[in-house]
Amino acid sequence: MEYQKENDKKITISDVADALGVSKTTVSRAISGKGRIGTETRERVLAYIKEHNYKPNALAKGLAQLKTYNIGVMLPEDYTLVDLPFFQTCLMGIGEVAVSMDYDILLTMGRENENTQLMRMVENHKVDGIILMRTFTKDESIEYLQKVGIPFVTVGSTNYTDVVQVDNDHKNACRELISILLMKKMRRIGIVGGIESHVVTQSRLNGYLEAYENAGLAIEKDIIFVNADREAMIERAVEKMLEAKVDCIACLDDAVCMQVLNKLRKENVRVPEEVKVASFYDSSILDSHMPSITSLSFNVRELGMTVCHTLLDMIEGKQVEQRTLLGYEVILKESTK
Amino acid sequence: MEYQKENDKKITISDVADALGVSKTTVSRAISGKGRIGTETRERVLAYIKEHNYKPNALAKGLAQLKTYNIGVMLPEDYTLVDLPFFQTCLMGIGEVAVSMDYDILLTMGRENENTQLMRMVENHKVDGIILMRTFTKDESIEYLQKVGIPFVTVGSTNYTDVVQVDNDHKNACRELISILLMKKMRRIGIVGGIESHVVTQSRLNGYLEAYENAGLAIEKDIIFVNADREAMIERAVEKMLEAKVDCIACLDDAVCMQVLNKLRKENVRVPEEVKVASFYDSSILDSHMPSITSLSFNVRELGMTVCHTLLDMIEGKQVEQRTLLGYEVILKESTK
DNA sequence: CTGAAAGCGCTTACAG
DNA sequence: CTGAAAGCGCTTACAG
Repeated sequence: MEYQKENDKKITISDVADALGVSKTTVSRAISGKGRIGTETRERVLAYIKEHNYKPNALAKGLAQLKTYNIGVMLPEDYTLVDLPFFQTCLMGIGEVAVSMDYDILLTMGRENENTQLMRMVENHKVDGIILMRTFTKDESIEYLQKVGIPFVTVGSTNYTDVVQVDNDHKNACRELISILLMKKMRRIGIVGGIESHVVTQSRLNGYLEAYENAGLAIEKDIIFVNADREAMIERAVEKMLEAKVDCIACLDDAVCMQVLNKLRKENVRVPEEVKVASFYDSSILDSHMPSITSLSFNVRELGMTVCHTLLDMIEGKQVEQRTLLGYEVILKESTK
Repeated sequence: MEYQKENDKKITISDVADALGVSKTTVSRAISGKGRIGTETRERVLAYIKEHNYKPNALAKGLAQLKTYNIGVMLPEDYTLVDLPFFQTCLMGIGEVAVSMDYDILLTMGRENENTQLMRMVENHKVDGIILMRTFTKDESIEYLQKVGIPFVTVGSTNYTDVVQVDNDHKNACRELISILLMKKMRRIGIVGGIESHVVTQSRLNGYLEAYENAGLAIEKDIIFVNADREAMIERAVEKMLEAKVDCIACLDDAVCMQVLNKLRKENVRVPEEVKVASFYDSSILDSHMPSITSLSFNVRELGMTVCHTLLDMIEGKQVEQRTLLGYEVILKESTK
């Protein structure tokens, strides 16, 4: 099959100017709203372009202003099923505000510290700024972007200095959840999951520690199992916590939580009668679980929107907060009753 | 925090030309490989731009050629957890070939038949072509794109005429799987799942029917349960199939299969001892199931790559197949032993 | 309030 | 084989 291009020659700013007997300058000003222009003239132009459905060529506009009106989004390629919905939802938030400001999203993918595509996008001048959907303790994307000096924002926290970042307030969320559990007379709350080198794990642990400190209770190190990410390790951790007779098992994320719940079922330990369970993150994979699981809830779409707003502000030279922390909700359900 | 732009003035084609004492034309020709140019001259230019890391401004290049070097990808916004990995993997395939041809992906999202974003992207001249990741029986995106006459390709089949499409060969895949099961002496194979109005459902059913026809066996309509997409409906279907004592339950996709397996477990029906199970689609959600599930396997990354190749060929005015069907694998596992 | 002209960084007939 | 010049479709000082 041969592709046939339709023959409606694209209408340009010159066409509009000619048709109206004004200059291109005037048309341009009517559209952009910049520069002085008579009200009547502007309205004539606006009416005409609306009627004839004229749309400026973004490329030409970009070239004249040395801007692309694109923002690059760097998406992880080595995803796991669990955090895919997070990225998708966040992306929707980003897209929503991008479009509202007449920007588009240029998508690029890459594995951990593999940023050839990112470099290509930047070097070809295809974007005005970048959003990193994920960061690492040692992060070559961040280092590269800092070096070339292009505006960028990270989703999630990072320890690199001078990086603009937007994150959920994991520390305070965890502190509050644990505090509530402590108030409900649970005294011995075990912790399992998370990679120690992830910034978010540190935040969550800090929240846990603070809650104990505020309550004037001592920490028991032997019921804290960080770096348990494989199934076997999680099962071992659960066994030890059961031996130690913890009141509650708090899971660093919901993938871990799922495995904890499976293990408990295997062992015929009833939730919440024999042990309570809570998760520091909620997602659809826990949605339909019986009993329902107490967890922290974050507005991921809002996170995406905030990230994008921040980036666009930077691109337009406005001042932005170096670090923005978003809210959270503690959702109490059956599993801690 | 105030953003500081680094002061390394971008190097342009004029800078290169001046530095080498040649014309911009020559530099352009050295890079593009178009037009006559002396070997020695070309190599001098190439060496210089490599050393100074010069990269042409894609915007300017695009404007001069009236091209954007972007392709638009329309991603569903109303996703389900199950098909998210499909889109992600397909996107990776698309991205891989796009980058290799120096194109970028402009991402746009939309719900069923909501294509304001798509229109915006096209009207702003931000893309050279479009990939639709999903199609509908009545598809306004397709109708719009046909009207404006921009090159586009759909992932999956459609009944619209003159639409370039790439799909997995669902019909023959299903035919082969069912034929194999029939050869294994299963005679009564029940069917459950799928939305009748989806093109893919029709293809799968046709494969099933053909297999029976080839085997010279009669179809039993009362063990075919299409349009069972809610949990309750699937459970009812399973109950009826068990009553009818089918040899095997074939699931139209793996989300349905998951629910069928749950139901069977609830009813204490053992797989494969009491009833066999197979799925017409594989994905990670079935991966860890015990027993392992017989299913059809498709190379989704290859699908994405093919789609993108096809679109780029169209953009460059080459002839392309109107319909491309990709291969499949039948993966026999425990559940049909 | 409006316009002529230069410019953004490339490509590409055309001429030599 | 190489280059001067026009052009892609916009924006924006500058002048009036």
